[in-house]
Amino acid sequence: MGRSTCCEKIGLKSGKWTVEEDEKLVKYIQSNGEGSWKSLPKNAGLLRCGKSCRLRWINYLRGDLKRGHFSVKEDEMIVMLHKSFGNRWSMIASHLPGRTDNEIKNHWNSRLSRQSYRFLKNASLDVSTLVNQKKRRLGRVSRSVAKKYNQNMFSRNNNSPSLPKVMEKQVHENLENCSNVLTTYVKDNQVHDNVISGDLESKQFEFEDDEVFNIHYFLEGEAMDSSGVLSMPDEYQIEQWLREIEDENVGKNERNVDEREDESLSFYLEGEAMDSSGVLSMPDEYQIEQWMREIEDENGGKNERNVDEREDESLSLDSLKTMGVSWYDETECDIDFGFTGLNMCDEEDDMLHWLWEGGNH
DNA sequence: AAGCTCATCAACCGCAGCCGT
DNA sequence: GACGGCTGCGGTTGATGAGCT
Repeated sequence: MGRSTCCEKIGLKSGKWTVEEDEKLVKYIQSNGEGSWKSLPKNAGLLRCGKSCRLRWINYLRGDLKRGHFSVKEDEMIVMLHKSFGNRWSMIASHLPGRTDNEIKNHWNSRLSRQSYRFLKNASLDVSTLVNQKKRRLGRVSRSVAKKYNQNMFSRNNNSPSLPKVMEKQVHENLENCSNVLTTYVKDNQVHDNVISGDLESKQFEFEDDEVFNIHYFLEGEAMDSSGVLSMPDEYQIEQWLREIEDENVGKNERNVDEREDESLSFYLEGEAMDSSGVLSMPDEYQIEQWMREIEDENGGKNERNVDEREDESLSLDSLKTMGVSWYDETECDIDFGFTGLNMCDEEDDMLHWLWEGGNH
């Protein structure tokens, strides 16, 4: 690895483990047990830090590890658990005997997330067909390609420095508007699942599938990770939630209000968008400001940050654009971010077209 | 065959939470 | 309650090998 690690600085080894080191670690833990990681390396005669030893043991040397390919059943389980728990890998790993959080995380990032992404894209664009024409691999846009794309987008932004300011105003107005409407709405309705569903119905809020996804993106606020991978909205949980409401309607649901509220709303809102008093928190408003500042810096040629940082921020802005909630009837609900023409699919299509054109502008 | 791109995996880092003092 | 040490977690990175042009 290129940079010097904290271990190297204090004279400890880092990087790949040798067979000898593995043997020492296994031997020590077999006779002394796990734990006391801080003192373990010294006692075991290893020039490693405790953290490194712990990681090596848990992710590689432990005896009860399965290793090898994930079965279809395991994949299904991971997808399902990820929909419920999000990126809580240790939680997910605890449901999969013999698999580590690190292994599952890698597996998710390299394979499963892009399958989920393709599922989402199917609604509007057959990505596999488009990509197959030129690219040899399907799905996720790689880090390096995303990086190039974003560099390109930034250079385009340099040519139109007035755009961010226009967007800033629009974003703030619409975020504020939306926040007010949702907060009032949730308060007025005591955050009760069947009330919300009934009320949505009475106000003629009719969602099409992709609009449910868009709304979810808005509530989630984190539609894309730093490597440009779209996180999958909680379709399973939405279905679950709808089933619960059906139960309620036919009087079969015996559970108390708190329980139902917790399950349906916290899942639906992804657990993070609402605090304990039932007030919706606005996603990523800080991020918008930050991004606007950076764009300005960039335009003034003052930006010294590295490509990765800019990549993260611009991708995070892309997720913001996704928040352009496309309500079925804007006049009915008064929520319009002003980005109704821009959603995640548009952004991704844009990237794919850019690739298709050879990645140059 | 060479060079490039990408996927995968192991390992590292920073941070938050827990616990003892 | 404040503080410090330890542990565990999630995000990120670099090495490597496979596949493609």
